[in-house]
Amino acid sequence: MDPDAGGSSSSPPPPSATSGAGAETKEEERGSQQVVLVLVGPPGSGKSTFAEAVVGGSTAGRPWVRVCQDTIGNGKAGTKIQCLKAASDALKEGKSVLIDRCNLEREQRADFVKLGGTLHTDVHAISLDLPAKVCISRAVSRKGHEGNLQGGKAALVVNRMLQKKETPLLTEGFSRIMCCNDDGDIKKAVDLYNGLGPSDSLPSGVFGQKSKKPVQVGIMKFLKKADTSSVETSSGPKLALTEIKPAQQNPLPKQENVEAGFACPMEVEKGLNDKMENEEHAKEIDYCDVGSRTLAFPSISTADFQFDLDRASDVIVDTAFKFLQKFDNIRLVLVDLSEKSRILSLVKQKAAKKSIDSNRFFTYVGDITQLHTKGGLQCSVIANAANWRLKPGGGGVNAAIYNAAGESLQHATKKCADALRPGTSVVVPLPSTSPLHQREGVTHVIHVLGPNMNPMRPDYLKNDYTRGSKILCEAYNSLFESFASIVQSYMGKQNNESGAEKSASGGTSPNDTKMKREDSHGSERMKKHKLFQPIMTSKQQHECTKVNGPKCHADAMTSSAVPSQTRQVDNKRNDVVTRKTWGSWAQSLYELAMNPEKYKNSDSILETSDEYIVLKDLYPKAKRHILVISRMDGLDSLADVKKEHLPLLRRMHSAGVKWAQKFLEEDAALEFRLGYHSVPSMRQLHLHIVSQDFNSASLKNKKHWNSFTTSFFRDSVDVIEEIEQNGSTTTSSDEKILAMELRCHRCRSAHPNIPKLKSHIAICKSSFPSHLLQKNRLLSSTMHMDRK
DNA sequence: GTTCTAGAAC
DNA sequence: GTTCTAGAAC
Repeated sequence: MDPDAGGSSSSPPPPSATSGAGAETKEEERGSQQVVLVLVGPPGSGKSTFAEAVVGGSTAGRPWVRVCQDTIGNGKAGTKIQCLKAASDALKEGKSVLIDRCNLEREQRADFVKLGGTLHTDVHAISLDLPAKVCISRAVSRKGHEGNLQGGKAALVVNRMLQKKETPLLTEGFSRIMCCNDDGDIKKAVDLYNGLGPSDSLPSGVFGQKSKKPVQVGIMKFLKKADTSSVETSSGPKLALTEIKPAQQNPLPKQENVEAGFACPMEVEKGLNDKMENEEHAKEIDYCDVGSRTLAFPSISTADFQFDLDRASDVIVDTAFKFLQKFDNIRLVLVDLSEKSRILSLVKQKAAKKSIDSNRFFTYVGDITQLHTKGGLQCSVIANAANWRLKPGGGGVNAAIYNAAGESLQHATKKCADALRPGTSVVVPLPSTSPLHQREGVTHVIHVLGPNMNPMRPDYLKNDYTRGSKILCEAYNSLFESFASIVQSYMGKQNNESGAEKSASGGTSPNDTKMKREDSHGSERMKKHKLFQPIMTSKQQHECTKVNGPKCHADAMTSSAVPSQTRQVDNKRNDVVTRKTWGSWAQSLYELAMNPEKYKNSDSILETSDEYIVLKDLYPKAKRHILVISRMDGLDSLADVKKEHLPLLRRMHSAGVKWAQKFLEEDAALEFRLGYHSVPSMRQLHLHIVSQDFNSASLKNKKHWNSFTTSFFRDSVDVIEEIEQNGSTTTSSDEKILAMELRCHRCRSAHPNIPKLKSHIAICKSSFPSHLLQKNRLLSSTMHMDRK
């Protein structure tokens, strides 16, 4: 990606620069070589002169039709409807159309952009940004103007119109915007369009814009469903995924009051009444919220890594579809710089087939580093198609993002990770000092590394698309999961704040997040596991025989041990038999629970009762890590727990809380979680009480980490609630959870290995994901103090 | 659960 | 050469 092409060029390249590509795509994108050219300018800005020069001076054979509202009614002023019809007719005849009317406000030009979109035609804007005094001077002094706007009246009209001018944006649906600031610019633009042959196309982007000051734009368009009621000319399947088109947008609330009685001579304006303003204002409250729930991402691996576009689009649509099903209130925007982007068109088609909600997933043509200032899109989180070293450079999106974000992104990235493996991502909170943060409102950059099909780049997959697609799928899943974590964290804060307010006013407790997600792996995964129980492999059978044989460990000393090792657990759903075997090494907790008196002198035992034993974990995975071990024989793990065990579980939980509080008194900086391993390694039901620093030499591998930070770890409060409701718990035995990538339990950033992860968690100060902040899943000193 | 260690990754 | 992971043994 050339970041410059998205916006700052002052002199556009000649049409020949892309004419070859235009011809190449002609057949597959029928009609795309046609153009709807919308002029934007007040009276006196030179629209008519421009239009006549283009329509009458075409040297390259492109057929043009000028649609001029001032003359469309048999030489007299007509209506917008007439203009739309004339434009539509001309486009259907294969001609390009030049819309010669003021079009200063978005609403005025929206239908023309929509028309172009409906007929799959590029829509360009020429913004005639000449100084107001020049326009006024010309308008006042001209004679015989087609719209009969001249003299003193013209000065008044031009002045008022300019006050309400809204600069055209790419998000309105324009693929290309040229701003002409003087007659020289106008001449260049005329020459450009005169030289445009029938099959030529022009590069997308904004050209010649002088003002760097962002135009006030609204996000309301983003919240409102597409208006499909007008221009019903589309045939074929309903387009479910669309680029943002102005037809989807609403007029922006004006900063200045609109004079309701004012009417432009060329077009009757619609004033905004109070009701509309209030509605828009109410939606504006959601403005920040929408931005913080929107992820803008480039296509991964399809540029420099040369991944097949068709396969990539399948992966994008599939992963996005599944992700959006899992989460409410999240939006994904696939961004590409080029209007001719094949990946965008493929994704659009495929998403349409899947009927993905276009308000929640759409494509956008523009520069991912200028979404707000150039496109009016607020996206707090953007993804970067990173390289494995997480370093700047290399061109494309990576270079553009590092350039736009400044050095602070490098520093922030280095704090999070040193490298990425294909198929993973890492979340980097963007410092508020970064220009990208300040200018565009980007708070996080998620670096993603996809599979590589380029022999000149690392980790070349040699066209192995089975592996490549899998890795690309992992990459997008990782990206989306990372994004969800950020949103969760954000929404958790929101909920907590609103909850705190409610509590203060004696109201109800904080609401749960709107998100469907239960934890970092999602509810869907858990549901699947409800229906799947492992059946013993021959190897396990062998192990079982070994354990049960005469030479088995002395731990299996009680007769009850034997049936428990091959216990058959009824599964109410499908009657699949579940068996769990315990190796000799896994029996130590069981032995302790059955014979605590043998260990009464051990320093590790903190407390003993008839029901449970509190033990310091022999290999603590954090500063504080203890176990509350049930003493009930036959209760090996969560899979054995039934309703009748609820009192025991509640007392074990209370014991755990009591000890956590004791530790919090000693060290207020700690936080604790209480929970069970979904499928424990050690026999005998035991509750972990583990501080969330995870600062321990005994935490050595991925399995250790994931067993405490993924859905493998079942919070005690959830276990109790589930048993209260269902009479049993759902336990997952999916080893894939334990083999998943390493993610920070706070900010959910991914890390390549345990040492890097440990370095990160030692400094990560992010708040915990919101679900942990609910239902007392996380015990902290502040809660502890509250309870006193 | 840990320890050991081959070999992959760096 | 060193670091790190993952599988086997216990």
